[in-house]
Amino acid sequence: MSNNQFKRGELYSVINGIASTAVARRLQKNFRNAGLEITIEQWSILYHLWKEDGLSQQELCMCTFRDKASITRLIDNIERLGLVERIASKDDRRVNLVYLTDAAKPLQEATYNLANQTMNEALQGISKEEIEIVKSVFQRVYENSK
Amino acid sequence: MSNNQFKRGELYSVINGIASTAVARRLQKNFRNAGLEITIEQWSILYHLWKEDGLSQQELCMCTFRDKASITRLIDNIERLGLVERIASKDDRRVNLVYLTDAAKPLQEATYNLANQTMNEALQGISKEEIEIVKSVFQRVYENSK
DNA sequence: TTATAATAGTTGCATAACTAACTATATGTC
DNA sequence: GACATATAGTTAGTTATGCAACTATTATAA
Repeated sequence: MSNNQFKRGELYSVINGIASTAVARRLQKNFRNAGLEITIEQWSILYHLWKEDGLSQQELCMCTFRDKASITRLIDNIERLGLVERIASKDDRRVNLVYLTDAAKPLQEATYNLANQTMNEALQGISKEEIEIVKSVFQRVYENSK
Repeated sequence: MSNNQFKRGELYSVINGIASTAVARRLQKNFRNAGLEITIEQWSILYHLWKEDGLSQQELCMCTFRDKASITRLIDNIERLGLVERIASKDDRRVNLVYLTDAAKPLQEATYNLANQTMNEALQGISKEEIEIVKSVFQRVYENSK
């Protein structure tokens, strides 16, 4: 990245996710500075498991908008860190359910706080109405493009 | 990716670039379907060279929001495709200037058309006022986070 | 019930991203 | 002019992404 200007005139930059990438990188940096040795992609998995533990890989595909190969390897890495484990479903032997381990617990509060703080910084000076419009526009852009 | 729902309530999804990613993937698919064998990342380099040929790698870093290692390898790949060439600057021997080759010319119109079409589809049903708000918000998010 | 299709997950291959360490050239200061 | 510093670009190592081909299991339909 670096010393750059976000060109106001260019919708290209917006759609291309320049701002999103900047926020993501900032969050990653904040994790690192706090001594949290996980990537934001790994965190996005943990985030959903903290909301509901024991999701299948397929369900994680859907709630993180990734394909199944990406989830396979993300889970591989998070499992290697000892933060989750795969447990085969009894109902359907094709399915792996992904469960948090005790080692993941201490991460929850710290990462939530950093994520909230990062988001608040990112949204400084932006009104609730503007945020609602952005959400609504991106909802439609997503529906138009998926 | 796949069969998913963009959750209206989650700013997380917006900031995380879910919609941007969907648009990017759609554009990549449209390139592929048209028989254009370049990635959208490679295209983002060509896009800036078509606007101004002979940019340095450093300048390409800035206008595509990537770091220099990423640019080195993107140019490696585009050069391997025969679409650009590096020419050492006479003024500063540290600098490589990147020039389009004749082989890149036929791609310009086709990719512009596909990009415009993809963008128009993505923005269907979204007003100019909304687009302006989104641009303005993302400008501020970027400034807050870079 | 048996053949076919669909689904969950894994693996191989290619591209791309970031960080950090490195080389080579320019600049700036004493 | 000499030494320290900054800049442009490359390379190595790790993570992540997408697509396509594959295995194993389950569901459907003849």
